[in-house]
Amino acid sequence: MATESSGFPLPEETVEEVSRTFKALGDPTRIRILHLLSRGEASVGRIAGALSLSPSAVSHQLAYLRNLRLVKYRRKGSTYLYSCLDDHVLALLHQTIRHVEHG
Amino acid sequence: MATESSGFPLPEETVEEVSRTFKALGDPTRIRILHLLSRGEASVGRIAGALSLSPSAVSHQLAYLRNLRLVKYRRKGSTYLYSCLDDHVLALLHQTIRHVEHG
DNA sequence: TCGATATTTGAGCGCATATTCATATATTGG
DNA sequence: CCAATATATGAATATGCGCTCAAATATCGA
Repeated sequence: MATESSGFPLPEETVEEVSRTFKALGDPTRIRILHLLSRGEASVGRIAGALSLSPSAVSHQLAYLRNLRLVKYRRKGSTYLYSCLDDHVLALLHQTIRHVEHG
Repeated sequence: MATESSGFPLPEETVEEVSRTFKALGDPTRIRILHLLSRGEASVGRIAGALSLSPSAVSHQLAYLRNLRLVKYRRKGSTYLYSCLDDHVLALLHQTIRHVEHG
């Protein structure tokens, strides 16, 4: 059994927010992107290269993650350097990766 | 920064499994069902009543969760009593609920 | 055995969403 | 200023998914 949390029923707003968080982590591409960014900032092109994805696909997913405040970026010349912004989500990800790998 | 986990690149199989786990938690209905079941076993009809859902919708979601071994059931007469099976996923859920509620 | 209740199961519909493609915007070097 | 590079953005497409509805299965009580 896990630790105690909220009462019943769960507030609508809470459910929606929790759902948004897990949904963000529920896509293979976003998992790979976040995992890569957890090692340090990287440009869109670099991410695309490392993960064999089109720059456009990566950019779309980064926009998605940006809307949820899970990543941020800073400009460096003509490139955008992205990095992780949410430690809790990163913790969820790493925790689950470890659990899956040798759980 | 969060705790250290797997190297790069993440194995395909790992990514898929992690993705499946989070996807299961990425739906409001499944969140409500799991949250309810974390308080103890319950029948399909009882879940449906508590969450204002059709028994069929609940049953479909339970089948989904069953396939991922996140819940199990036992028969009690003509009803099926479902309960949680995966403590890690339950921990992820409660952890995130707490974080969202007063993070 | 028959009817009522509880649940499962499968098909179908409508909607969300991930990717691609084309185009727009911005920055740098020449 | 122009061409080249890097990224963003929007439309279109294709796939996935949650719900409903109808029908099947199973259990229990009369």
